[in-house]
Amino acid sequence: MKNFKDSFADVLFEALDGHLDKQKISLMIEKPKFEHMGDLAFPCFELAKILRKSPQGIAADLAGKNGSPFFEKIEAAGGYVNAFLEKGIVTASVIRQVLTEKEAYGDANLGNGQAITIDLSSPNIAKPFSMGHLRSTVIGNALALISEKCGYRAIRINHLGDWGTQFGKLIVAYKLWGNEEKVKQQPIKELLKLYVQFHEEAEANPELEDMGRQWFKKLEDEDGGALSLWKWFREESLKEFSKIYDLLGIRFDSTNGEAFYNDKMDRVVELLKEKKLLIESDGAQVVQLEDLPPCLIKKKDGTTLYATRDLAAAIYRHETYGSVQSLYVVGNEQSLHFKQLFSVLEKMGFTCAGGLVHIPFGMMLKDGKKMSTRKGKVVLLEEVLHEAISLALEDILKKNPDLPAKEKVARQVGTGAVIFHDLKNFRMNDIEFSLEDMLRFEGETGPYVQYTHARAASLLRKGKFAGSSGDIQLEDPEAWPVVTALMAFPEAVKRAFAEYDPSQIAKYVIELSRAFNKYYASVRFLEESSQKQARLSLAYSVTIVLKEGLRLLGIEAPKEM
RNA sequence: GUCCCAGUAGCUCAGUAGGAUAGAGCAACAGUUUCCUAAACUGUAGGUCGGAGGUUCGAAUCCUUUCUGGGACGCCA
Repeated sequence: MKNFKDSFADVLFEALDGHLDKQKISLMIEKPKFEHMGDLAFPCFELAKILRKSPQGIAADLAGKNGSPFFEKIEAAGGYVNAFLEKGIVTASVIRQVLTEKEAYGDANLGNGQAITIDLSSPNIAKPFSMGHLRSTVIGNALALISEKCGYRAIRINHLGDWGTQFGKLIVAYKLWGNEEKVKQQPIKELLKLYVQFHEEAEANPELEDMGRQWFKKLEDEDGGALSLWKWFREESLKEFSKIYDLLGIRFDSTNGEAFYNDKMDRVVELLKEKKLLIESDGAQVVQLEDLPPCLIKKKDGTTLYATRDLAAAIYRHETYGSVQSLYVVGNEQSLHFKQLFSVLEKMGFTCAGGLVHIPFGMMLKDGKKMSTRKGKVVLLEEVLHEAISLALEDILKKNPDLPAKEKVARQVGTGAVIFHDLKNFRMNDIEFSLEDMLRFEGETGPYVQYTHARAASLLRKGKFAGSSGDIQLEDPEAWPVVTALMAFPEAVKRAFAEYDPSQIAKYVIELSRAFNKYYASVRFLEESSQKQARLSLAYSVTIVLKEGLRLLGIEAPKEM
């Protein structure tokens, strides 16, 4: 759409005789609300003041000045100038471009190969992988893929929650009530049970909390017994997590969790002292901040906190990867923490502080409330995924029993539904957990887009589409919305990156699917006609862009389903 | 108490560098398959854009205020 928009801006610029610069004109051009109003529109209300003429009059004047071959007509309507693209030329040009560039269509070289680190997923070990972590995982993965599409080198970091007082508490619970055999059989389940029990008992016996803190102190001091238990918990947890990452098709460049920074925090503390930022407050070490509550660096027992480890991690990442941006895909409820963290880094004179971005997202709620691990109120992601996959398999057996590789496709469709459900809406919205919604395969869903892709792919197979050769002359009026949708892809990619918003891509693929399905219902692709090859070229373009769009969301596009 | 986020159709949400008649999906109702995958398509019905002020030629979109829901606020992460 971009180059045609520029052409329209050129036409208007000429006609306006320097009253507005081209950039401003380009910014003002919008997409009309209805198809009968054309493809591009320019509102003249603002000009009315400058030119001291009625908007209607200005529009009428401008409409007469069409000198571009890309426009069929340019007409005045109310205070608007509406431009209609020359459908034949534009259609051929768009299809040609998609078929030439293939999956590179929509690439934007904004990053020049520079690195962006992305902190995503980051589940806590010894706890189940909950629906809440799903959000960070799929949003972060999509942002990584979108960054790469925009020319950056994405570094996916799974900043495991494997350190902190909670593990002292867990060790206490294990020593008091744990059973080695049981933990070996069902590690996460047993450890969670112990963790929940700890918090229940601690309500009556607050001294348990102190014991927990003491054991964490031992961990930080690398006490052998504490450390070996911790290692065991960590290993078992990672095994569980990797099942989920395999299902989702996600890989990380680093799984260095918080513990990794245990020996890198002294340096940070020294640096803070050097800069005279560290002060004592009620026995703890803190950094005072303007307009924000102080940031706690060390507790009175000398152990570190989340913030301390994040400071060390931010510096380490910048030094190790030379990243120009550092994204933290972490829930909205931690906004204050990141404001404090970035503020402390800035005070330290950390050079990359400007490139640090917290990417918050809304919570997964249960009965309108936050899910709490401490109370054992969690929904397990693995169970949801398996549910989705078996439901997809059921559908396949019903609708396409001859399909080869049923299990594989069921996995693609089931996980596609779950991922898409998470990504299709603006990230900041809280989501009330609903298995029913998550497992829906109709309407604005992942499977709907996958289905559209499979349908188009099937046409290419059955129509023996051999690739496009010669001129593309597509005359079906119903094809036009598909063509304009194809044109809009590069803009959707850029916007998704600029706003760190994968839902832009999700909305885009829905839009393209809808346009194609309407076209599909109105035309017989496989009927022999002069239009057949042109129609199949369009179907091919649609498969390319849908597949690429889904890929950016971390969703696969099977050829059949 | 302070701060952050969100309030748009019965439900879930688009639309928010102000622009033409506020759009989808689900649910409801009525249709479409001798024919390319009906996981689709077509139609009907459904709205004081939480409320009140203000800025503007023009506000769901910007400003102020208020209500509702969620969350965060020193030794958890």
